[in-house]
Amino acid sequence: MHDISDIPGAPESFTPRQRAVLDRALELLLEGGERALTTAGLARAASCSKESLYKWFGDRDGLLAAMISHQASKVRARIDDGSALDLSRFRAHLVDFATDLLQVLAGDVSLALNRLAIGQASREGSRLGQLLIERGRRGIDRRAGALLDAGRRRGLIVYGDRDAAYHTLYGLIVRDLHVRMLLGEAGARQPEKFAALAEEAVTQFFVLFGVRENKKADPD
Amino acid sequence: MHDISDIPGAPESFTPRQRAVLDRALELLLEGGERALTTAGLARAASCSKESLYKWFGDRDGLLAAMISHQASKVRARIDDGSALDLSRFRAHLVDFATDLLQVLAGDVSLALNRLAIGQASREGSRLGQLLIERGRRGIDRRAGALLDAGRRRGLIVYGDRDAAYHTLYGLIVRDLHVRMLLGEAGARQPEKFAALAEEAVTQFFVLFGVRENKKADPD
DNA sequence: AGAGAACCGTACCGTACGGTACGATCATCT
DNA sequence: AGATGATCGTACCGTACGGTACGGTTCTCT
Repeated sequence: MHDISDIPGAPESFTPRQRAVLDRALELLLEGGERALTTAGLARAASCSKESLYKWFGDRDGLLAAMISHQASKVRARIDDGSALDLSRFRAHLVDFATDLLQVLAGDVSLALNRLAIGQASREGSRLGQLLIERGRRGIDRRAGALLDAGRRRGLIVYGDRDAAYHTLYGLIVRDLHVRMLLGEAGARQPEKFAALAEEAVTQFFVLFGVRENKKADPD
Repeated sequence: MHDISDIPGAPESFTPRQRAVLDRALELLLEGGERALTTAGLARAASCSKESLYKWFGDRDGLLAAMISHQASKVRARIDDGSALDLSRFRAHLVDFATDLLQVLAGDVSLALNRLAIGQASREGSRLGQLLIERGRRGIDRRAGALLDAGRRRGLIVYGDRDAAYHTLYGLIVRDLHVRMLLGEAGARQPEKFAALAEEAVTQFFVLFGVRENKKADPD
């Protein structure tokens, strides 16, 4: 398995000046997509020289990777290590997680960076996708994993493979919304419906993995 | 609701020569991504003139739209309107659908076109995403819808909202695999695992929507 | 056979991008 | 104060793309 340290450009931290430039780069990306993010345009918008950009980030790909690392470093995925965990609290935590997940995926920055990485994925040797998964998703995955483990320890849910259970939960929550949002379908981006979607997904998740009346494996 | 006829460039059918050119364009897209699909490159690869390309498709965006329409016209989504439908047959049909869905989404052409449309989605006024959904997904959606309706009529499953049930099935099948494949994660593209994934998804779907021992809504 | 349309190959144009070079400016260190 | 290094603004270069124009060729229709 790859670790974060495997990815070039990931470990170094950026100076405040560089972070400001990266923030401006994100704004340009949000405004006009990848085509709007040119070195000359960024230099002008961020009031820095192109020479500095190439000195700091190497080349354009390095800049894109730095943008992903920078954005990921801003999002702190808290771990709900709920101590006193009863069923209703556990369920509420799951619904919170589901709502947060949908809101994150629907966020402007997330969509822009995912579009960027996906657009680059066709080029051979582009590690932006890998980088995005490592730096962006790992935190969310860990939070969910810790949550599921806690629920299982309390006997509130039961599963054999934690990752499989998590992926099922993810599918129940996100469905095909992420891809539709990435494709720009307006109907898929309706944050006011996320709460209801989260509720339903968690309800279904409990039907599949919850411990209630019939906890034994169904024969036949 | 938009219909296919709403989309400019969709209704016209292409001449054999144009179809051959579009096929060549798809090959170029598969080989090197969007950057490799230039008008000059396509003209050279397809042995046609750039002037003809602009005459046939208007501009580059028209060419991309034509590629999507052309590819969609090649994929014929059959409808499993199974007549004698018992539970095991219905389940087999669902597993077939799930396997087909995963294989389609993992296909080279599908991934390339989705990456193309997603990469263009940031630009304002790009209808490629809409076009891809209309022309590519509608067929699959209809096939699944007909299948679910048939199962419900036979009393094999029960649901209130067919679209909701379908989206749940979709989420159970695809999970986050589609986005991971779009991002280029090698681990997500393992067709040898699709059969098992399809089986598990359908099993879970029946737990949620199947009619067995307790078919009444769970109180509390 | 002859006219007309469609099409091919090539050349051309303007633009815009990635990347580099250089002088000027500013901050810091001794 | 003087030197050193980082950075800015600008200019520059080579390339490559989207789109257009044009002469020559092939096909079709009458």
